[in-house]
Amino acid sequence: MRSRIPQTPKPTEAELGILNVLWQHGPMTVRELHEAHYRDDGTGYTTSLKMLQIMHAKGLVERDDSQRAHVYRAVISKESNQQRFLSDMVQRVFDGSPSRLVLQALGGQPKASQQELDEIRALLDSIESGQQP
Amino acid sequence: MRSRIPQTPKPTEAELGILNVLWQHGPMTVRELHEAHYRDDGTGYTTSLKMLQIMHAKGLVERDDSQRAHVYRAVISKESNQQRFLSDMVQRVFDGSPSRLVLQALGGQPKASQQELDEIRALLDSIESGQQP
DNA sequence: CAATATCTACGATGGTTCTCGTTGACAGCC
DNA sequence: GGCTGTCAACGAGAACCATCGTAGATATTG
Repeated sequence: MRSRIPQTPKPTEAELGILNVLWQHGPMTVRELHEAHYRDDGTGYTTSLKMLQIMHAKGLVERDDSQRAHVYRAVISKESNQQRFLSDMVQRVFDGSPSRLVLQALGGQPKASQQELDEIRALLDSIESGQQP
Repeated sequence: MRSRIPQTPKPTEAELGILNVLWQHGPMTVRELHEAHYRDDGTGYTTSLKMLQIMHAKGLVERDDSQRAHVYRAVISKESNQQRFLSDMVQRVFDGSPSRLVLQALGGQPKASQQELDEIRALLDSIESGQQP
């Protein structure tokens, strides 16, 4: 009867930028995130704060408010987010066919390196031999 | 000296839905598109029209207005649009690494069929042997 | 020709996203 | 104990997206 696990919403463009920093650095205060991410483009501190508050309201980040400067951390993992974006795009852009996405990605301009090709081949092997859970 | 070819903008969600219909059916009038795409969800005819007008202003579609009912067609190909979305996502979600996207896509839940795996393997071969232009 | 239907054009509206300014709370320091 | 600076909270507003209502032009039909 596992019907409706209310997934976290799909992050918007700006939210994704913030999540990327959180995933790389781990939990951060607003100040830290602002310095790391928004420093150069002239965006104000309160924008960083507001974004994190919005993301908190959406359930995209959790926060520890035991200190004066609250500490935020990403709720979802980078990998699960990648999966989320992938399946969305497969539906909307690739007619629901994951293999078409893969083929198109491999055929694209930034040609893959030999090592990457080997990695992909190895994964194909493990899928084919049923090792993939 | 080919510096700035002012690319067509990235289609929005609704625009993408329309493009998918245009790619499948070929050039259509507003009425035809509306019947094919918006029929069921109760969206009004003028919404279809307005969307196509917006897309025309953006350069996403061309139109033949020699008849009273203008005929619209997609400017970009489905494949180039897929490439566009892929490279955007690689940048924003996969740290600029296409192979990470491929690996994540292959490891995802909707497991690929044997035929698809073979297809992918064949493409890997052709890339490796330098046959890919 | 007159009535009706269909089309394009255009403006208005509501929702979401992103940005910022202002306010009040709270800490550290002299 | 009163400044000074940093913080969270909140609301406002600009930009974009999607939707629709209305108006005016044009074709069709009786």
